[in-house]
Amino acid sequence: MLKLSKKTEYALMAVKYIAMNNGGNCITAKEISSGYKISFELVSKILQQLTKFNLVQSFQGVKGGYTLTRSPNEITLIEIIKAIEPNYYITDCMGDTGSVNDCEHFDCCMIRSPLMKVQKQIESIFKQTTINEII
Amino acid sequence: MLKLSKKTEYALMAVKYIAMNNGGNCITAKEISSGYKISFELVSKILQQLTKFNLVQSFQGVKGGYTLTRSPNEITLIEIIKAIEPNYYITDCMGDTGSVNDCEHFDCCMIRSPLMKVQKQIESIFKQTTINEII
DNA sequence: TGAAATAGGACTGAAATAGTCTGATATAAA
DNA sequence: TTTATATCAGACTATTTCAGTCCTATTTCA
Repeated sequence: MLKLSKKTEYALMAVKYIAMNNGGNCITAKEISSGYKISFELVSKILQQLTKFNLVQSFQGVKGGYTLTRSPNEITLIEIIKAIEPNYYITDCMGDTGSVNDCEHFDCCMIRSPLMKVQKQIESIFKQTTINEII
Repeated sequence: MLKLSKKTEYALMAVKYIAMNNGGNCITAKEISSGYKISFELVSKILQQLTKFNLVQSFQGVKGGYTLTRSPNEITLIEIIKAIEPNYYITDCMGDTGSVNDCEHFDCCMIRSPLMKVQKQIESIFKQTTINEII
């Protein structure tokens, strides 16, 4: 279906929110949740995931929250996608797990390598787009 | 998930098959089905869809089958995607149905228009890729 | 008339997504 | 030391989408 997941959308919105309210203070999941009307639990999960990928830094406890680890013009779309989307390849056989040999169609259908080229081009777009551009 | 559907993959394979075996004769769904080991019914459906979008021409009855309506270097990836994928936009709010007003997040979250730009870039890749390149 | 082909709608099972629920851990402040 | 407010984390559920199947009708050639 060629669609970014809702989670990725929310991740972008969350990162944007943190970037915009960057007075040095932490931004809480609750703030983002109510600011954008997204389920609190969902936003939390996404922020935790972004933390794991070192895109945001978390602070626990009272007065805790999240800050960006880098400036918005140093964070690219591809990093967020890779952190959130379990699989961002345009076909299954391009993933880490799906090897060439998994293809059951006519000894690997041969549309794979041209599509790989398309994949690379799409990734290059994601690499070029920074968070700055979505603020 | 940012993935092309299996149907689109099969559509590409089918179009490729017809393009390669272009001795002027029709290619039947059965041929493609057994050649690529794809379910016959599925291939049929896909070819019917491609027919509706005038990418292939169908001939009914005995000796029937399919031919391309244009030469492979005149058919682009975007045309096949548009014919098969019900929704090829990277977010929901970009579709024909999903208007700006449908967005429930903070008066249209504002990541929409920068993502629209990304969408256009991706489409431009699909427009540039012809069937010739996948043969 | 029969065989071989496309046309097309209804249906099902499986997989992915979106979202919820519950409990644990950490920390600042009263 | 207690309490309120945060993050952290895993299990769970409902919904949607996708892939594939089934069945029937229609067309065409020999």
